[in-house]
Amino acid sequence: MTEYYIEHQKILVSVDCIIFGFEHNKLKVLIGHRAMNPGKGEWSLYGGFVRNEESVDEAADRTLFELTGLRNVYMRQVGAFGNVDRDPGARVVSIAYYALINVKDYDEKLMKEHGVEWVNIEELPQMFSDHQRMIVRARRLMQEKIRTEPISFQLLPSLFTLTQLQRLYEAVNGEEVDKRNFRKRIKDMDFIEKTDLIDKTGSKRGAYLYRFNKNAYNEASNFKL
Amino acid sequence: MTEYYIEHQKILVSVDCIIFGFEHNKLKVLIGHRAMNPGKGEWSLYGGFVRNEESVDEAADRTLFELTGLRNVYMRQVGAFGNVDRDPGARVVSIAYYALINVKDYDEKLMKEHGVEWVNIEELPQMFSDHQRMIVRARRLMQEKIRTEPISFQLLPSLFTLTQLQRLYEAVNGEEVDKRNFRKRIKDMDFIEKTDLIDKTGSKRGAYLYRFNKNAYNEASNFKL
DNA sequence: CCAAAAGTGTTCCGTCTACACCCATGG
DNA sequence: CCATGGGTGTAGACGGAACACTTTTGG
Repeated sequence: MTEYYIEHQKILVSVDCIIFGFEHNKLKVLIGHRAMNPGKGEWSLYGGFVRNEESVDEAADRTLFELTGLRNVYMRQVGAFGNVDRDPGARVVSIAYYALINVKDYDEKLMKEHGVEWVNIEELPQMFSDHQRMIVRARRLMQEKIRTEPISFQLLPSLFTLTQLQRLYEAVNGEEVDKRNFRKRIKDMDFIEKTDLIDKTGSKRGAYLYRFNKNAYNEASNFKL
Repeated sequence: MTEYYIEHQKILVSVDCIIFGFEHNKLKVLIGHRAMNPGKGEWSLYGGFVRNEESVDEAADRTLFELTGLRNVYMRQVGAFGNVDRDPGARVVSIAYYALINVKDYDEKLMKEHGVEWVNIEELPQMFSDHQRMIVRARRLMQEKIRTEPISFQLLPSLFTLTQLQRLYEAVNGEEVDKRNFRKRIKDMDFIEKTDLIDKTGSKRGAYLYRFNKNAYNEASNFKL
């Protein structure tokens, strides 16, 4: 009884990855130049086509892995982009995903091989097709998420200072926050643990390093920043 | 240079509609029985395939129109569902959308022709494939949206009582709210206008009818419920 | 010794929550 | 006349926002 399906039109389905990173107190996106026509050379997200034997989520994981060599990355779907002429070369429906990585997990060699760069999210260039819209929507979703779920730690090294964490929130939300209020909120969350290690790279005095304890978080879940 | 695309696999892309309605103080979803194998007879969302000459959003509009005869309905994308075996008959990636309609805009005749029914969202039956997950996610998104945007009015007649509006919020969020606090918040929103009409169907005393003034809302946008 | 980042509490104000009684009317 | 839903205000609790000074140390 699969005849029913036969008459319908099949369409190319792709995934596009909005890869967020945090560096020099700025939120960044990893973008490159489109390798193929149409639109060759234009700024573009990294993407790939969905294959028959993989789910869409798996295609996104695979695509991210191709680019970065990283697995088990935090990824969430942004949504489907399906305008008829969004890709001038063919009818392509694309499912966008955003990913959060620690920039230091991604080595520069791979970056250069693929010709991608970290670009400040406040200074996005013109981009191919609807890729800029994808980024804007991804950022909005990420902003909402980061207030109520501990995803910020995906963008930081496993040990981080409170100032780093604060700068990250400021970069994501685009506005400064009060240091004392911020740290007060941190204190209420037992799963953000102070270590006795000290980071001296950011200041002369040095700052305590903290770590996110995932196990302690599970079912403590009183996250709010 | 379209050769690049040729080697990739095309996939059936469908849309599925989660149609919300509000009736007898309950939030409902419009679902029917699947017409085709595999899964014939199972409870199912109403859906359709995306055609080459239409965008995915347009396919959703068209599908909703086929079922209800309604145009310009409030619809938002839920997301793409893309597991390999989500449809046993063929590889199908489906984009889910939720829609909000006033149940009275949908006449029973059409409903019976298509064999669909309003089902209480708290009492969903087992459903075909991942349709239940789609509904759960749609509801969650709708709950978030209804707190900060005036979409509730899409589910009500253009004239409504404050009790109706309150019951709607209670049904959507699954918890009761305080009448006086609720009405206080309404008073702060000038774009919810009291008329001098009275509805006597819900009580002996009668209740004032209100209306949402869309023009007054634009850029007043202090919505919070 | 000084520039630069780290670290630390309190007060105020606005918002949210809890709560109970009278009104109007149809049957 | 009474059962049913409609309509109204206040006080106390809570959470968020504003705000300034001391500490440490590398250069």
